[in-house]
Amino acid sequence: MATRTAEERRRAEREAYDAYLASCPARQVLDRISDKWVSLVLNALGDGPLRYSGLSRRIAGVSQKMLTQTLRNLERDGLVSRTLTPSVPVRVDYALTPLGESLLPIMHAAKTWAETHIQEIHAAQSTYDQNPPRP
Amino acid sequence: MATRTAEERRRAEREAYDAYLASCPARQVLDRISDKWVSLVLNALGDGPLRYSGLSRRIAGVSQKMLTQTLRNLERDGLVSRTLTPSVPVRVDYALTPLGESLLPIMHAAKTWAETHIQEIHAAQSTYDQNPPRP
DNA sequence: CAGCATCCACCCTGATACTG
DNA sequence: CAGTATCAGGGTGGATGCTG
Repeated sequence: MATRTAEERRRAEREAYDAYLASCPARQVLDRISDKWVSLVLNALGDGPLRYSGLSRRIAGVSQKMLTQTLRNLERDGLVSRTLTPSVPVRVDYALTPLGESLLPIMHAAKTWAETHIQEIHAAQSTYDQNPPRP
Repeated sequence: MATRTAEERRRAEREAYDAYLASCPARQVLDRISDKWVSLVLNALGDGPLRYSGLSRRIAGVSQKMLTQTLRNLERDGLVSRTLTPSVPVRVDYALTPLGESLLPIMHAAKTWAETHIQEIHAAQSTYDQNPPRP
């Protein structure tokens, strides 16, 4: 039995960690806002409500599938509201909820840090690349 | 020729957007810190320098491949320093650079927001799931 | 101790076609 | 207009085996 101990302990560690990670609020939120389209949609809606087609135009590079998927998730998370107007043709408006708006400052802080320090990062990368630690 | 216009305009839009996204500092930084292991490594090093084995133990669930890869990227970005002591056996210490430390407040802000609002998100999810908009 | 190289399974993404 | 359904490809991460 002892032969499996090491292997199983590893598994146990992994599982425990996975559980820890899965339940970590910071991770959950980071995973969400780091999504390529999520950040773009939140930013777009930060300027005010938009219709589906409006978002599609505003973000341009997004496929319908991804836009819809992103909006569904954001709606599910309570960050975005979806308002359907049963006219002909139908009209759907998306807007940030208060919860969604409360996330904007974080995104903005990240943006600010990025703009402040991105040059240092690029410089570090250049140095690193020109002086490869492993020849 | 006109038949290809729409399709090509789409491509152009996508490419332009890809370029925009790729050059967007906020995106670059978000992509990095949102990495599963990056955030854990930065957090671990936030308490002080650690050796490779120390990190491995501290983070537990990480594979060597991912830990090494993560550390290389962080080193390349100038967020983490790598100090090799040529003893027998070799010893390698990792620590946050000033640049790396300047990132901690952002992570902390995200963490704080997460802890403050995660319940609202969970609540919204429950509501959404129990009342499926699309039957 | 601190890695590197390889292979593989999975998920995410995007393209495409169709609908109320 | 605002989606849904389906399928194929690529990138990501993990397990494994080997080195200075």
